[in-house]
This record gives sequence, C-alpha cells and structure tokens, in this order.
Amino acid sequence: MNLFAEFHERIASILQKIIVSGRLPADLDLGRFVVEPPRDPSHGDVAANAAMVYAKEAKASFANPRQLAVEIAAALADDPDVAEAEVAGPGFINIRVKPKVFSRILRAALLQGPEFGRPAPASGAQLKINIEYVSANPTGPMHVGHGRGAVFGDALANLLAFAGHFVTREYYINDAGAQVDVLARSAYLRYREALGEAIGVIPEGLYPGDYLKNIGAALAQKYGEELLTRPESEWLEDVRAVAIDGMMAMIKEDLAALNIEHEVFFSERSLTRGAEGDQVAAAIAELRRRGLVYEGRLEPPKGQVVEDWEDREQVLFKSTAFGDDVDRPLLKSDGAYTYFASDIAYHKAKIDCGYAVLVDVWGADHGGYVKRMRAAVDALSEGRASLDVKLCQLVKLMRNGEPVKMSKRSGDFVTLREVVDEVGVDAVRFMMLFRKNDAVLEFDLAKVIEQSKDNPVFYVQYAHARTKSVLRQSLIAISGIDLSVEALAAADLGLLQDEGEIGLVKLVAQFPRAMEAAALAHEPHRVAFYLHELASSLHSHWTRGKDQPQLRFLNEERPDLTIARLALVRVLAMVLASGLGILGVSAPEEMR
RNA sequence: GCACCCGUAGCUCAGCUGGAUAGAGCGCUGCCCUCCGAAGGCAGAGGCCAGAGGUUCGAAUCCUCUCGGGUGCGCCA
Repeated sequence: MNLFAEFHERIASILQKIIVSGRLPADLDLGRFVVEPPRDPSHGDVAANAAMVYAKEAKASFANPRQLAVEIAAALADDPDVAEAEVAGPGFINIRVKPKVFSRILRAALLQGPEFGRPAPASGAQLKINIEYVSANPTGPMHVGHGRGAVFGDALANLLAFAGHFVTREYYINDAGAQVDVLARSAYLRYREALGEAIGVIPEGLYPGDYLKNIGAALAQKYGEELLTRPESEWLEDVRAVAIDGMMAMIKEDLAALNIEHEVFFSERSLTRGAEGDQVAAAIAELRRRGLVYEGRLEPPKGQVVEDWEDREQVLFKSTAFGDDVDRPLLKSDGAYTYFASDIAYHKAKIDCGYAVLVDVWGADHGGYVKRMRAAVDALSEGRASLDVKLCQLVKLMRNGEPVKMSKRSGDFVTLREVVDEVGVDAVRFMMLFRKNDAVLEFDLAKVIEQSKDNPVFYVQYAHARTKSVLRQSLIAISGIDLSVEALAAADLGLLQDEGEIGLVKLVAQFPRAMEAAALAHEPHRVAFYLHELASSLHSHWTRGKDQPQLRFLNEERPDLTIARLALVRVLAMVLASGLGILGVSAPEEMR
C-alpha cells in the first residue's frame, strides 16, 4: 500500500475524465506528473504537480494551470479519504488526508510485517535482473575498495529483490588473462619455497604477498617434488588451477565475513574452454552477421604518447554506432581475444539467459569502459536487455581524521578483512552505503565504532533498540498486555494525534515509496538515508517525552492510547529492521 | 586533445529521476537527565548550490560554455 501511488492513480483517473470531456488531448501521458510528500508539512500530506505539468496541453480549455488544478482539487474533495484539497502557488494540489488513512496504513504495515513496502506481485513490474559485483581478480586478497563494490552490489541486490524482482548475484572470475599466469608463477615460487628452497627476494613482476605461501604448501602437498624438474609449459596449467581455486576460496571467505554470497561464479576461461565451444568466437560472429565487425585502422590517442604504437589493420567492433567514441578492437596483435571481446561474450551469455536488466558494479577507474560495454549490450540484445553500470568511487581510509598510510611495499596494504575484523560488519556495510556510490568515501576507522549520534550506524541501530526496549518495558509495566500483531491492529489508531506521533506515521507511510524510488534508481544509499531520517524523528519524539510525560509511549492511565502507541512502536521496529535488512546490517534488540 | 564522474555551510555529505522559504552530522554558541535507554534531544549562528548563459510557470537538479578536482584513453584486466 503506497499512499502516493494511490493518489497518483486517483488523479490520473480524474484527468482521464477531463480527457473524455474533450478538454485535454487524448494522448496525454498520465505518467508525467508526480505525487509526493510536500517538504513543508503545512502544505498537507500529499502534493501533486499535475496541473502545472500539463499546463501546455491545458492551454486551450483552461486559462491557467491553477484553473485546471482547481477542477482536480474539486474532484478530489469528493474522495472519502480526503479531508481537504486545495490549490497553492502556481498550481500545486495540496491534499490533507483524513486521519483514518494513516490508521489504515499503520494497520496494513502491522499485518504485512516484513512484506510492508514490497510492491504487490500483481503490479507486473517484476524483472529478471542480473547483478554482477566484486569480480576481483583472483590474484590476491580484497582491499577496501573492493569492499565498497561488494557491499554496494549486495545491498542493491537485496533492494531489487525487496522490490519484487528476480535477482541473480553473480561474480565474474577473471581467470583467463596474463595475470593468472603471473599468479601461477608466483605460486610456483612459493611451492619451491615450501619444499625447502631459499627463494630470496620475490622477483619484480611476480606477486610478492605472503598469502601465496598457503598455495605453495598446498602444491607441495599435492605434487611433492614432481613439478620441480619440469618446464613451465608442463606445470603452468595445473599450478594455475590450484592457485585460482585457492585465491577464490580466500576471496569467498572475505566476502562471507561481510555476509555476502554470490549465486553464480562465472569463469572467463569457460567462455573459450567450456562445453559450449568458443563463445567469444560465437559472439563476434553474431556481431559480424549484423555488420558490426570490420577490419580497419585506429588513430593513436591524442594528447598522450604511445611508445610502441603499431599502425595495423585490426578486427574492430563498430561501437560508435551505439554511442561510443571510437570503435574497439576485438583481437590483440598476437591474435588472442581482447578482454573486451571476452566481456562481450560474457554479457551475451547473460542476455541469452533472459535477463531484462544487467547491472555491473565496477570501480571508478573502469569508467572509460562503460560506453563500449553498453554499446555491445545494445547491439546484442536489440532492446531486450538494458545495462546499467554502477561505478564505485574509491575509499579513503582514515583514522581520527588522518589518512591511513598505505605502504606500497611488497604486498603490504590494508585488506578488507583487516577492516572488517577491526570495526565489524555492520559498521563497514552501513558506512559504505551511507554515501552515493559515485562519491569518494571517507571511511574513518575510529569514528565508525564511536557510539554516538555522529555515527549513523549506531544512531539507526539505537533507534531500533529503543523501540524494542519500549516493547520489553511494556510487558513488565502492564500485566497481561497483548503485543500480538492482531491485538495491536485492533487498537484505535485514531488516538495517535500528537504531532510527533503523526510525523512518525507519515514517515512510515513514505517507506514504500522511498524503497520503490531507491530500487528504480539503483541507489541503495537512499535506504540508509531514509532510515537515518526515521531514526532522527523517533529520537526527537522520544525526548519530548522527557518534558511531557503524557507523550511517553507507556501511559498507565490510558490503556487504549498505550496500545495504539505500542502499535506504532512495533511498526517502527519492523520498518527499521526491514530497511536495515536490505542494507545487510543487523537490527539489535538492545545495545547496552 | 577527447570521454566519463565530481564541485552544495568552516569540515564530511544528503537533496526523493524539474517543484514551494536549500537540509543533516561534525565543529562553534547557549540549553535539557528525581521520569519508557542522555549511546539522546532543543535552540542559535553559518550558503551568490564553482562561474556565466540558456530551456519554462519553476533549475542545486536538464542543455551549452568556462574554471577547478578525479579517472581513463589499441595489444593490461
């Protein structure tokens, strides 16, 4: 039940009648106006801009937007839910709803529980969505930047699932490029070390991290000294496989520490070595069939020196036909596929799976790659699928306002795991979601564990704990009280008349709309900000009970009012828990 | 040189796919605990929304240009 969506429908049907009467054009797009909570509460509960949006189309029959607004408002006044509908400013329609509407919403929220805010399945808006995130190279442990993409992708997946979509969480394993060969060589060195050899300093060009020692040991365990005497060409493949498996196991552990679990791990290597043959070749052939692949030359990039530029004829994808800046090569000079070619095949596989929406979560340093990827998806899907690439900006790790030194020395950097272990999952997840994905994030290790109002994680969790505290308290203070959903739903919710209570109810009424908007925009941070606002409103109302005891939730002289208030408190607890659940952050019962 | 992202209070950031007098936290000033959890709240000061044009009933939001910061620019992934 979404109050604002309901009024959008009602106003649309009023407009429809005006259309039938011939005073508005028949082809009017009734989705263009918005119905929203007004920023200023004195403007009422619901505001619509329909009259102004259609001012141009209404010109023939209405002298000005206000006149159209007056007609709409007059029609709305007959609505049994409307207490008052008036026209303000250049043509805003401000609606004040009857108290029973809020009682109804509160009751619906109680009865729907965790389902509150989820669009009805009948809305027909469910999409098959694939969201690919993390996809860190399997060559080392994840750092904090990876963590941001991981948390963002995971919360977005939760959000889209909450919004009723069919969501698949996917990880693309870059196990085919040159860097996994480097990984294999690095692991081989550790293997020799594990067998007792003194390997000295790790040579330039190999991964130096200590985390490879385990892989070396595993190799020694599995192969004994067997690989020592063989040439690289004979051990590379096996060592690589073991190393990649080991790295992926490590990455999965790091993700598990953040409560993240992917459903699909898609191997880049499988695109060319899998059961389905060479899917990259197939994808290129597909594009070629559509006349989007040709042999040609590229200009060297201007404004920067490319030392070993070799002007040669190459196989190009005509991505400029889909908005890219230049056409992109599909084959390297040695004849192997470019990474882009593999990625085209990978996205083709997702499209062929029937996904209507593809979401890729990347680091901001891959921004230059977005246009060509979207071009490829547009070319291959022919409108059946859309691609949204979400770029996550970097994370600046701080401690008490001072940047944390990231030593460039061999493999010595702050890992994601270290941060999670230090401050906890909830703090990491919430803080990374309390910022827009494309804004640089300052992450202060000291502040996120501070238990005060300037730490939004605790601020919101504390609000939830407080609601639970009241419910616990009520059981002690009022003997025989029934806190079941059914009993609370039967309360006379019209007794909630204090402005603080009404403000809270109104925020609850906005929850479905806020979640829907966040899902539509692919912006989970909006969930975090909604929760922060709700928490703030609760804390504020709570403190009013200090000076005005009659405002406290528990009022022994007014059992009917107390039950109504507890119904509100229970809904608040549920909405907070629901929102925190989308973010993947826990909702503690108490925080003493 | 080109493309993409960012520029909002002293600091860190929101601003609900164009709405009404631009918001929050920190910091600063002054307040509120015999009382459901003060890990909280209230009040005040603080802004040419980088700048200039344009689009329209209406712009922090959309378009163009300028300035400033970041990222990237066949064969790396």
